[in-house]
Amino acid sequence: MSLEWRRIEEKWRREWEKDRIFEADPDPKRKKCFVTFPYPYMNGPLHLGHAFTATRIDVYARYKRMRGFNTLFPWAWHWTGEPIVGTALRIQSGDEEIIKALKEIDGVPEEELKKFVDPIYMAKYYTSEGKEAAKEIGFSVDWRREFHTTSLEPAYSRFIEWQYETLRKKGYVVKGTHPVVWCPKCKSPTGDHDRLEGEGVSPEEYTLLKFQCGDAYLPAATFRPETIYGVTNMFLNPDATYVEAIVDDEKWIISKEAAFKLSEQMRKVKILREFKGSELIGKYFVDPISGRNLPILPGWFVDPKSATGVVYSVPAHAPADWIALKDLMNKPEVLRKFGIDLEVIKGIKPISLIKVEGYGDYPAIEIVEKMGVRDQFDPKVDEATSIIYRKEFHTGVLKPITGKYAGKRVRDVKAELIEDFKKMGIADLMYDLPEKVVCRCTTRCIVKILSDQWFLKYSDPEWKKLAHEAVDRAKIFPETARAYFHDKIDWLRDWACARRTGLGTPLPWSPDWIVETLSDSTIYMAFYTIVKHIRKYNIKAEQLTNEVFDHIFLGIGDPDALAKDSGIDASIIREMRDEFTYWYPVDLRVSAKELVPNHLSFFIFQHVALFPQKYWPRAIGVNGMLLIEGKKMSKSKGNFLTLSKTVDEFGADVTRMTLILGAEDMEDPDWRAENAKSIDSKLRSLYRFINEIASMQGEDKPRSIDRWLISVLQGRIKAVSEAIENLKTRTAAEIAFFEVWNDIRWYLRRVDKPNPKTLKKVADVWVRLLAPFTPHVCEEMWRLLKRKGFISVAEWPVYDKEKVDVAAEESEDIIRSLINDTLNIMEATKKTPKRICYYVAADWKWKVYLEILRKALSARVEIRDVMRALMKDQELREKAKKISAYVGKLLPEINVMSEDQKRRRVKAKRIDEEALLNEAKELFEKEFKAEILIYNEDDSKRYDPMNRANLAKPYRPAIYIE
RNA sequence: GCGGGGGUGUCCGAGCGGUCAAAGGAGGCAGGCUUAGGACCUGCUGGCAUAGGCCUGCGCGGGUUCGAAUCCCGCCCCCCGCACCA
Repeated sequence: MSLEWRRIEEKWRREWEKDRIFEADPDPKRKKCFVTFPYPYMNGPLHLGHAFTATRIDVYARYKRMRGFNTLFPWAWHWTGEPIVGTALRIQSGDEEIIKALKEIDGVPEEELKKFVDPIYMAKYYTSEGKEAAKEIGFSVDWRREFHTTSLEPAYSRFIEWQYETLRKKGYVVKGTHPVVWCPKCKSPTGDHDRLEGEGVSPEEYTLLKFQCGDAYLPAATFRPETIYGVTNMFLNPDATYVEAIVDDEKWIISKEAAFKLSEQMRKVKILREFKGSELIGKYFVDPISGRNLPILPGWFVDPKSATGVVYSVPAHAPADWIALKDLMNKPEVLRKFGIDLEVIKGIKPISLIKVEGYGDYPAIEIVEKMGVRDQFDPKVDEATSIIYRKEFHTGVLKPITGKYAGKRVRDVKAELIEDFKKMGIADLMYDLPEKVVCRCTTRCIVKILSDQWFLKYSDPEWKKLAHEAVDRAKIFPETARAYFHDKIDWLRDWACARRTGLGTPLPWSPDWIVETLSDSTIYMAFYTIVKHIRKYNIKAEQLTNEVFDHIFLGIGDPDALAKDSGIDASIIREMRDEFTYWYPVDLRVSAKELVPNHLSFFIFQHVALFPQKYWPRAIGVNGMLLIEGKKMSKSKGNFLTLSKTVDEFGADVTRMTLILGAEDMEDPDWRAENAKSIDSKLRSLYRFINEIASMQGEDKPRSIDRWLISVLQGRIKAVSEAIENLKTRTAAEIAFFEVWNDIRWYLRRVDKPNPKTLKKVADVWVRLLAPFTPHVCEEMWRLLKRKGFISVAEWPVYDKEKVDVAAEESEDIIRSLINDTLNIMEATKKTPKRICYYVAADWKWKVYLEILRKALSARVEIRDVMRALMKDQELREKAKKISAYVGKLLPEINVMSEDQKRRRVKAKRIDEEALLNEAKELFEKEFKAEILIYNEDDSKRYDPMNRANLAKPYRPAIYIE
């Protein structure tokens, strides 16, 4: 099917390569444009998702190149991280599932697959396949700057070392601790992909409120420490195992599970004894706020696996607490078993502390009754809890009983309150998982605090401020993504930037750590500017000292001195510095929206940390995620499309155009084979059509319709250019491909014989407008049009104001709406006309019309004012009566017109409709297969049996059908 | 839950106060070309209407306005991200 495409595409790819038109070197005389694509991770082939993003970048690059920018689009490969190693291990262990996937989906041949037990081999394989695919789809890449990451590319590794040492010097890399979801059996963090249960669950920080009980504390866990003002009792699970333990320096009573968890959270835990919860039931504890003695009661809903297994009770605001109390009241025999007097329970009065709209003093009681919660084991308890919690958190206001917090909203005061409680020594904290998480190995996970971790200190407010500033200064495509960036910058916490396993660059000051994969891919665009020299001059990694990098990227130090130390020629160091300063900053970086919270934000953070403002990113584009036939692309769903297979099937241009027309902004494009087929046939007919135009001979005098076509083409040029500038690639392609074509269609429908010269002019522009999208076939058509050189570097069509002919455009609108109106009448009357008469408006109507339009431009017009002005004209004065009737009808019409429309019509001035319609007479005859008569409404000799002529208005000739 | 993006005609999508029955594409219909066509070209494609009009309509319910797909309020639904992972 795509045989013909392949021939064309291969030919032009070879030509481009031969002439090196995409290799870009600094040229101080030209404006530069530096675009980048986030290097893809090489644990598999490039797929259509990569292609979508990269095609958008390539379109932009090709456009800028045609606009005369010295444009650099480099490419590299990401090898850093664990999955490549992980996959290699799985292959080694004979994992059928992955072997099948690699064979069938990635298309890896058997004999290659065997070698994949070596992760490096695998990365190399996919890299070389990927490069082939990127070339096949026609990305305009300067391949001299290609590289891959990790210590296997020593110069790159050196670059990462420089980056991290510099960041550390600036205080942006710090040592710290970090809570992770942890499998106690595997003794490693349990990421989402390693879980049987609990996807998406992450550590939550609980506040522990410490209640004195004898010589020990009962640390009750809560998300709502403010409710301590309403505490009435404690709940322990009588059947669960608790321990008395020395935690750090205090004696705590907690569940046995909690003791283990705390021991993993950097606490010294020494268990003194174990006992059943029932032992403490009926005993009393002290509320540290009010000093009251309160009872410990049995609560079977208390889960010893959740946090500390100790729960304090706030029946006014916690449905679970209220219902548990109620359960006890209803079961005196249970109380008796624990030796608790029923009067103790009856004596417990809920204490209200939060005022919340829509509820009385005791929201928990209200909701329990409203929802008909049966008892503490009713699943509805959770729902009730969540409703009350949300409501009180967002809208609740604290009551006077809370002292200094009274009158404030819960949400606004929570953090302050926790701080205060910690200072008072009544609060502590622990991490736990809000839901059950189970590791692949079937072990239940806990939260562990890792120590000695290295972090990028993204929490640093000063750093965040710079990052926000960078976002404010950059163009963000689409604009709506700007808020997204700001939000994510605020939200980012410290990022653990080193790992123990996988491929990558060792942390220079602690080489048993490897720089984490997202953290080593933040400023590598700078490396593109010098990798060329490293290759060309065979510079060794060890020659690239920190001082050399400091000079190249930051301008620090003297090249001559550096040359002596590093052994790199001073001239080469200068060359590298020049190349960096020429290309930097990055003019555009684009990725899918999933990378905004991590990669793209890191990209911004690292740039503002390391580089001066003039080297901060200029523009960032964000796009949606590719769907295949309406579904998310995934290997397991069997709808995974690799780039090379798709290009094989449909050809590069078809693939590019289909992708680009799929979506823009943050919408998710949907790849459908049907669409690709349709684009395929359209591109073929485009080619035929251009061929036809190219072979046309002769030249006719330009008519209004020729001026029209050239004029609307100017609008198309402008629209396409603006769209690409704003990365509205779909809009741009849609206009360049379909709208221009439709314009030409109208032209052809409109004329009996097209003017070859007009069509050739249009084709010449049209092909260039399409070149960024479908470059191969456009090169081919460029030749058909007898043009020399590559269209890829031809001059982008210039919007020419001189060629815009508003009158011609408005004239065409008259013709079109006249045809529509005529058809409408034919439809309504079910008449097939033998004769159609058109009557164009009289001179005086035009005078009045334009006068009112002009007035309406500046203000809303009133009949009185208009009439007064019009009556100054002697000629009009004679028709005063007719005019006032006409104006009365006209005014509402004009007041409803858009400013733009009014301006256009004023600019178009008086249109000679009689001449216009006469010129279009053949068209009308052809369309309606009827005799066409055209008159001025004033024409006394007109044929007008129904007396319709007086209905004529400017822009709207009257119609009579026989 | 938090944050971001969305809900438009048969479908995909543009529009974001008047030019809107609503761009463009797909699908459907009709005609042309052709031995034939799922290939290509052209036109039509909400309903009603014997004169260029009217009615319904842009997730649901209210509101602002001379006028709302477009602005405001409330609600429902869908997609994406939420950290040691590329």
